[in-house]
Amino acid sequence: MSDLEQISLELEASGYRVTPSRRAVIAAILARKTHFAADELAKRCRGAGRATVFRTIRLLSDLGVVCRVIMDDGSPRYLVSRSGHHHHLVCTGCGTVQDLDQCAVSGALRDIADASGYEIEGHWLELYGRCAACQAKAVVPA
Amino acid sequence: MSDLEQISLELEASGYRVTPSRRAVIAAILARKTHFAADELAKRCRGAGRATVFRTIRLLSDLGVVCRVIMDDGSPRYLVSRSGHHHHLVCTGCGTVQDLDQCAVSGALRDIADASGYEIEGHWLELYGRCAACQAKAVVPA
DNA sequence: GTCTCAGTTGAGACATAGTATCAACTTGCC
DNA sequence: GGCAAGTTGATACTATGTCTCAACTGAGAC
Repeated sequence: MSDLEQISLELEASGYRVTPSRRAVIAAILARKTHFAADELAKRCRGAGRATVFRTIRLLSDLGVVCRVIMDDGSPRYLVSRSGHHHHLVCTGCGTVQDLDQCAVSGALRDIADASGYEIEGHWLELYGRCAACQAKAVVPA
Repeated sequence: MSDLEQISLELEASGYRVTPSRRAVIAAILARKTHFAADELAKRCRGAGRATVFRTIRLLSDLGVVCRVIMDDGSPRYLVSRSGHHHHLVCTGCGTVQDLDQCAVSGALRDIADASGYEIEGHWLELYGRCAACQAKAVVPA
Protein backbone atom coordinates (compact mmCIF):
# COMPACT_ATOMS: atom_id res chain seq x y z
CA MET A 1 0.00 0.00 0.00
CA SER A 2 1.36 3.39 -0.96
CA ASP A 3 1.82 6.17 1.55
CA LEU A 4 -0.92 8.10 -0.20
CA GLU A 5 -3.39 5.26 0.26
CA GLN A 6 -2.28 4.74 3.83
CA ILE A 7 -2.90 8.39 4.69
CA SER A 8 -6.21 8.36 2.79
CA LEU A 9 -7.36 5.47 4.94
CA GLU A 10 -6.35 7.33 8.10
CA LEU A 11 -8.36 10.32 6.93
CA GLU A 12 -11.42 8.18 6.23
CA ALA A 13 -11.03 6.37 9.52
CA SER A 14 -11.13 9.75 11.27
CA GLY A 15 -14.37 10.66 9.49
CA TYR A 16 -12.97 12.95 6.81
CA ARG A 17 -13.67 12.66 3.11
CA VAL A 18 -10.82 11.84 0.79
CA THR A 19 -11.39 14.38 -1.96
CA PRO A 20 -9.31 15.01 -5.10
CA SER A 21 -8.03 18.26 -3.53
CA ARG A 22 -6.86 16.47 -0.42
CA ARG A 23 -5.22 13.72 -2.44
CA ALA A 24 -3.41 16.39 -4.45
CA VAL A 25 -2.12 18.05 -1.28
CA ILE A 26 -1.04 14.74 0.24
CA ALA A 27 0.70 13.73 -2.99
CA ALA A 28 2.49 17.08 -3.09
CA ILE A 29 3.61 16.63 0.49
CA LEU A 30 4.84 13.08 -0.14
CA ALA A 31 6.73 14.28 -3.22
CA ARG A 32 8.78 16.64 -1.09
CA LYS A 33 12.00 15.05 0.00
CA THR A 34 12.48 17.36 2.96
CA HIS A 35 10.61 19.97 4.99
CA PHE A 36 8.47 22.53 3.20
CA ALA A 37 6.72 25.83 3.80
CA ALA A 38 2.94 25.76 3.59
CA ASP A 39 2.83 28.64 1.14
CA GLU A 40 5.46 27.05 -1.06
CA LEU A 41 3.37 23.87 -1.18
CA ALA A 42 0.29 25.94 -2.04
CA LYS A 43 2.14 27.46 -4.99
CA ARG A 44 3.38 24.11 -6.29
CA CYS A 45 0.17 22.21 -5.72
CA ARG A 46 -2.06 22.94 -8.68
CA GLY A 47 -4.81 20.58 -7.60
CA ALA A 48 -5.95 22.65 -4.63
CA GLY A 49 -6.35 26.28 -3.63
CA ARG A 50 -4.27 28.03 -1.03
CA ALA A 51 -6.89 27.84 1.72
CA THR A 52 -7.38 24.14 1.08
CA VAL A 53 -3.65 23.50 1.24
CA PHE A 54 -3.44 25.24 4.61
CA ARG A 55 -6.55 23.44 5.86
CA THR A 56 -5.22 20.07 4.72
CA ILE A 57 -1.85 20.65 6.34
CA ARG A 58 -3.59 21.48 9.59
CA LEU A 59 -5.75 18.40 9.25
CA LEU A 60 -2.74 16.15 8.63
CA SER A 61 -0.96 17.85 11.48
CA ASP A 62 -3.87 17.03 13.80
CA LEU A 63 -3.75 13.44 12.60
CA GLY A 64 -0.02 13.33 13.26
CA VAL A 65 0.92 12.69 9.63
CA VAL A 66 2.91 15.88 9.28
CA CYS A 67 4.48 17.97 11.97
CA ARG A 68 5.60 21.51 12.30
CA VAL A 69 9.23 22.48 12.86
CA ILE A 70 10.43 25.94 13.76
CA MET A 71 13.66 26.54 11.88
CA ASP A 72 16.73 28.31 13.13
CA ASP A 73 15.50 31.67 11.81
CA GLY A 74 12.05 31.25 13.35
CA SER A 75 10.23 30.33 10.17
CA PRO A 76 7.79 27.43 10.38
CA ARG A 77 8.18 24.40 8.14
CA TYR A 78 6.36 21.10 7.89
CA LEU A 79 7.54 17.60 7.32
CA VAL A 80 6.13 14.13 7.04
CA SER A 81 6.90 12.59 10.35
CA ARG A 82 5.88 9.80 12.63
CA SER A 83 3.14 10.61 15.09
CA GLY A 84 3.55 10.71 18.85
CA HIS A 85 5.75 12.88 21.01
CA HIS A 86 9.17 13.55 19.59
CA HIS A 87 11.54 16.43 18.90
CA HIS A 88 13.67 17.61 16.02
CA LEU A 89 17.31 18.21 15.39
CA VAL A 90 17.70 20.89 12.72
CA CYS A 91 20.97 21.29 10.83
CA THR A 92 21.80 24.98 10.56
CA GLY A 93 24.07 24.20 7.62
CA CYS A 94 21.94 22.23 5.17
CA GLY A 95 18.52 22.49 6.80
CA THR A 96 18.10 18.75 7.25
CA VAL A 97 15.70 17.83 10.02
CA GLN A 98 16.19 14.65 11.98
CA ASP A 99 13.65 13.14 14.37
CA LEU A 100 14.85 12.53 17.89
CA ASP A 101 13.74 9.29 19.43
CA GLN A 102 14.15 10.21 23.03
CA CYS A 103 12.51 13.18 24.68
CA ALA A 104 15.42 15.09 26.15
CA VAL A 105 13.44 16.81 28.87
CA SER A 106 11.09 14.12 30.12
CA GLY A 107 13.41 13.36 33.01
CA ALA A 108 13.76 16.97 34.04
CA LEU A 109 10.06 17.79 33.99
CA ARG A 110 9.27 16.32 37.41
CA ASP A 111 12.09 18.29 39.01
CA ILE A 112 10.85 21.48 37.39
CA ALA A 113 7.27 20.74 38.44
CA ASP A 114 8.37 20.14 42.03
CA ALA A 115 10.49 23.27 42.16
CA SER A 116 7.96 25.59 40.51
CA GLY A 117 4.64 24.24 41.73
CA TYR A 118 3.47 24.08 38.12
CA GLU A 119 1.57 21.14 36.76
CA ILE A 120 3.41 20.73 33.47
CA GLU A 121 1.14 19.87 30.58
CA GLY A 122 3.38 20.13 27.58
CA HIS A 123 6.60 21.46 26.17
CA TRP A 124 8.15 22.51 22.95
CA LEU A 125 11.75 21.73 22.13
CA GLU A 126 13.82 22.23 19.01
CA LEU A 127 17.54 21.55 18.78
CA TYR A 128 19.85 23.29 16.34
CA GLY A 129 23.30 22.21 15.27
CA ARG A 130 25.44 21.00 12.40
CA CYS A 131 25.09 17.53 11.02
CA ALA A 132 28.13 15.32 10.50
CA ALA A 133 28.24 16.09 6.77
CA CYS A 134 28.22 19.84 7.32
CA GLN A 135 30.90 19.56 9.98
CA ALA A 136 33.09 17.65 7.53
CA LYS A 137 32.51 20.30 4.85
CA ALA A 138 33.48 23.07 7.30
CA VAL A 139 36.74 21.33 8.21
CA VAL A 140 37.82 20.62 4.64
CA PRO A 141 36.74 23.58 2.51
CA ALA A 142 36.86 23.27 -1.28
CA MET B 1 19.38 54.11 39.34
CA SER B 2 16.09 53.38 37.63
CA ASP B 3 15.64 50.51 35.23
CA LEU B 4 15.19 53.02 32.44
CA GLU B 5 18.54 54.64 33.18
CA GLN B 6 20.18 51.26 33.55
CA ILE B 7 18.97 50.12 30.15
CA SER B 8 19.89 53.47 28.60
CA LEU B 9 23.43 53.01 29.84
CA GLU B 10 23.56 49.53 28.37
CA LEU B 11 22.39 50.92 25.04
CA GLU B 12 25.05 53.62 25.09
CA ALA B 13 27.72 51.16 26.14
CA SER B 14 26.84 49.09 23.08
CA GLY B 15 27.23 52.10 20.82
CA TYR B 16 23.58 52.99 20.32
CA ARG B 17 22.05 56.40 20.81
CA VAL B 18 19.53 56.87 23.54
CA THR B 19 16.87 58.84 21.72
CA PRO B 20 13.50 60.08 23.00
CA SER B 21 11.77 57.41 20.88
CA ARG B 22 13.85 54.65 22.40
CA ARG B 23 13.30 55.97 25.90
CA ALA B 24 9.56 56.01 25.21
CA VAL B 25 9.62 52.38 24.07
CA ILE B 26 11.73 51.28 27.03
CA ALA B 27 9.43 53.14 29.45
CA ALA B 28 6.39 51.51 27.85
CA ILE B 29 8.01 48.09 28.19
CA LEU B 30 8.93 48.68 31.82
CA ALA B 31 5.38 49.85 32.56
CA ARG B 32 4.02 46.49 31.44
CA LYS B 33 3.61 44.17 34.37
CA THR B 34 3.69 41.03 32.28
CA HIS B 35 4.47 39.86 28.76
CA PHE B 36 3.27 41.94 25.83
CA ALA B 37 2.77 41.72 22.09
CA ALA B 38 4.96 44.00 19.98
CA ASP B 39 1.99 45.41 18.10
CA GLU B 40 0.09 46.08 21.29
CA LEU B 41 3.09 48.02 22.60
CA ALA B 42 3.26 49.96 19.34
CA LYS B 43 -0.37 50.99 19.76
CA ARG B 44 0.05 52.08 23.37
CA CYS B 45 3.38 53.80 22.91
CA ARG B 46 2.63 57.25 21.56
CA GLY B 47 6.25 58.40 21.66
CA ALA B 48 7.42 56.21 18.79
CA GLY B 49 6.18 54.86 15.49
CA ARG B 50 5.39 51.24 14.84
CA ALA B 51 8.62 50.50 12.97
CA THR B 52 10.65 52.09 15.74
CA VAL B 53 8.87 50.04 18.40
CA PHE B 54 9.64 46.83 16.52
CA ARG B 55 13.23 47.93 15.92
CA THR B 56 13.72 48.84 19.56
CA ILE B 57 12.28 45.55 20.76
CA ARG B 58 14.69 43.71 18.48
CA LEU B 59 17.54 45.86 19.75
CA LEU B 60 16.67 45.17 23.38
CA SER B 61 16.24 41.55 22.55
CA ASP B 62 19.76 41.45 21.09
CA LEU B 63 21.06 43.13 24.23
CA GLY B 64 19.27 40.55 26.37
CA VAL B 65 17.02 43.10 28.07
CA VAL B 66 13.81 41.59 26.76
CA CYS B 67 13.21 38.11 25.53
CA ARG B 68 10.74 36.43 23.30
CA VAL B 69 8.35 33.77 24.52
CA ILE B 70 6.18 31.63 22.29
CA MET B 71 2.85 31.22 24.01
CA ASP B 72 0.73 28.10 24.15
CA ASP B 73 -1.18 29.11 21.01
CA GLY B 74 2.00 29.88 19.08
CA SER B 75 1.79 33.65 19.32
CA PRO B 76 5.00 35.48 20.20
CA ARG B 77 5.18 37.71 23.25
CA TYR B 78 7.99 39.65 24.85
CA LEU B 79 8.94 40.23 28.44
CA VAL B 80 11.60 42.00 30.42
CA SER B 81 13.92 39.26 31.51
CA ARG B 82 17.40 38.61 32.69
CA SER B 83 19.97 37.99 30.03
CA GLY B 84 21.79 34.73 29.53
CA HIS B 85 20.48 31.33 28.65
CA HIS B 86 17.25 30.39 30.35
CA HIS B 87 13.83 29.00 29.57
CA HIS B 88 10.24 29.86 30.38
CA LEU B 89 7.37 28.18 32.11
CA VAL B 90 4.12 29.51 30.69
CA CYS B 91 0.87 29.10 32.59
CA THR B 92 -1.86 28.04 30.18
CA GLY B 93 -4.45 29.29 32.64
CA CYS B 94 -3.47 32.86 33.43
CA GLY B 95 -0.65 33.42 30.96
CA THR B 96 1.96 34.12 33.62
CA VAL B 97 5.50 33.45 32.47
CA GLN B 98 8.11 32.31 34.93
CA ASP B 99 11.84 32.16 34.24
CA LEU B 100 13.49 28.81 34.77
CA ASP B 101 16.85 28.89 36.43
CA GLN B 102 18.15 25.60 35.22
CA CYS B 103 18.39 24.53 31.63
CA ALA B 104 16.42 21.34 31.49
CA VAL B 105 18.21 19.89 28.51
CA SER B 106 21.84 20.80 29.08
CA GLY B 107 22.52 17.36 30.51
CA ALA B 108 20.91 15.53 27.64
CA LEU B 109 22.63 17.49 24.88
CA ARG B 110 25.89 15.52 24.96
CA ASP B 111 24.00 12.24 24.73
CA ILE B 112 22.03 13.53 21.77
CA ALA B 113 25.17 14.86 20.12
CA ASP B 114 26.91 11.51 20.56
CA ALA B 115 23.97 9.54 19.25
CA SER B 116 23.24 11.76 16.26
CA GLY B 117 26.68 12.96 15.22
CA TYR B 118 25.40 16.53 15.32
CA GLU B 119 27.40 19.34 16.83
CA ILE B 120 24.63 21.01 18.81
CA GLU B 121 24.79 24.78 18.72
CA GLY B 122 21.58 25.84 20.35
CA HIS B 123 18.12 24.88 21.38
CA TRP B 124 14.74 26.35 22.04
CA LEU B 125 12.56 25.14 24.88
CA GLU B 126 9.26 26.36 26.25
CA LEU B 127 7.30 24.60 28.97
CA TYR B 128 3.55 24.88 29.35
CA GLY B 129 1.49 24.05 32.39
CA ARG B 130 -0.76 25.39 35.11
CA CYS B 131 0.61 27.48 37.94
CA ALA B 132 -0.26 26.69 41.56
CA ALA B 133 -2.90 29.43 41.68
CA CYS B 134 -4.66 28.17 38.56
CA GLN B 135 -4.57 24.60 39.85
CA ALA B 136 -6.23 25.76 43.08
CA LYS B 137 -8.90 27.62 41.11
CA ALA B 138 -9.62 24.52 39.03
CA VAL B 139 -10.03 22.32 42.12
CA VAL B 140 -12.37 24.69 43.97
CA PRO B 141 -14.64 26.28 41.36
CA ALA B 142 -16.78 29.28 42.30
C1' DG C 1 28.27 78.42 16.05
C1' DT C 2 27.73 75.62 12.17
C1' DC C 3 28.96 71.77 9.16
C1' DT C 4 28.97 67.17 8.19
C1' DC C 5 27.86 62.57 8.40
C1' DA C 6 26.25 58.54 10.45
C1' DG C 7 22.55 57.00 13.14
C1' DT C 8 17.72 57.16 13.75
C1' DT C 9 12.88 57.91 12.74
C1' DG C 10 8.14 57.40 10.85
C1' DA C 11 5.00 56.51 7.17
C1' DG C 12 3.80 53.32 4.43
C1' DA C 13 4.56 49.43 1.40
C1' DC C 14 5.60 44.80 1.43
C1' DA C 15 6.29 39.86 3.09
C1' DT C 16 4.94 35.80 5.41
C1' DA C 17 1.90 32.74 7.66
C1' DG C 18 -1.92 31.88 8.41
C1' DT C 19 -7.57 32.31 9.44
C1' DA C 20 -12.47 33.76 8.29
C1' DT C 21 -16.22 34.25 5.17
C1' DC C 22 -19.30 32.70 1.98
C1' DA C 23 -21.34 31.15 -2.13
C1' DA C 24 -20.77 27.21 -4.92
C1' DC C 25 -19.83 22.56 -5.39
C1' DT C 26 -19.66 17.47 -4.07
C1' DT C 27 -20.96 13.45 -1.81
C1' DG C 28 -23.41 10.10 0.94
C1' DC C 29 -27.61 8.61 2.16
C1' DC C 30 -32.71 8.33 2.26
C1' DG D 1 -33.70 12.82 -7.22
C1' DG D 2 -33.22 15.60 -3.24
C1' DC D 3 -31.48 16.97 1.12
C1' DA D 4 -27.97 17.87 4.50
C1' DA D 5 -23.42 18.01 5.62
C1' DG D 6 -18.80 18.34 4.26
C1' DT D 7 -15.57 20.59 1.29
C1' DT D 8 -13.68 23.99 -1.85
C1' DG D 9 -11.59 28.27 -3.70
C1' DA D 10 -11.49 33.16 -4.10
C1' DT D 11 -10.86 36.72 -1.49
C1' DA D 12 -10.48 39.55 2.42
C1' DC D 13 -8.54 39.98 6.66
C1' DT D 14 -5.31 39.56 10.77
C1' DA D 15 -0.91 39.22 12.98
C1' DT D 16 3.81 39.87 13.08
C1' DG D 17 7.26 41.62 11.32
C1' DT D 18 10.81 43.76 7.71
C1' DC D 19 12.14 47.09 4.02
C1' DT D 20 12.53 51.56 1.87
C1' DC D 21 13.38 56.12 1.79
C1' DA D 22 13.17 60.86 2.68
C1' DA D 23 13.55 63.63 6.63
C1' DC D 24 15.37 64.49 11.02
C1' DT D 25 18.83 64.48 14.94
C1' DG D 26 22.91 64.71 17.38
C1' DA D 27 27.87 64.23 18.21
C1' DG D 28 32.12 65.59 16.97
C1' DA D 29 35.22 68.44 13.80
C1' DC D 30 36.44 72.84 12.53
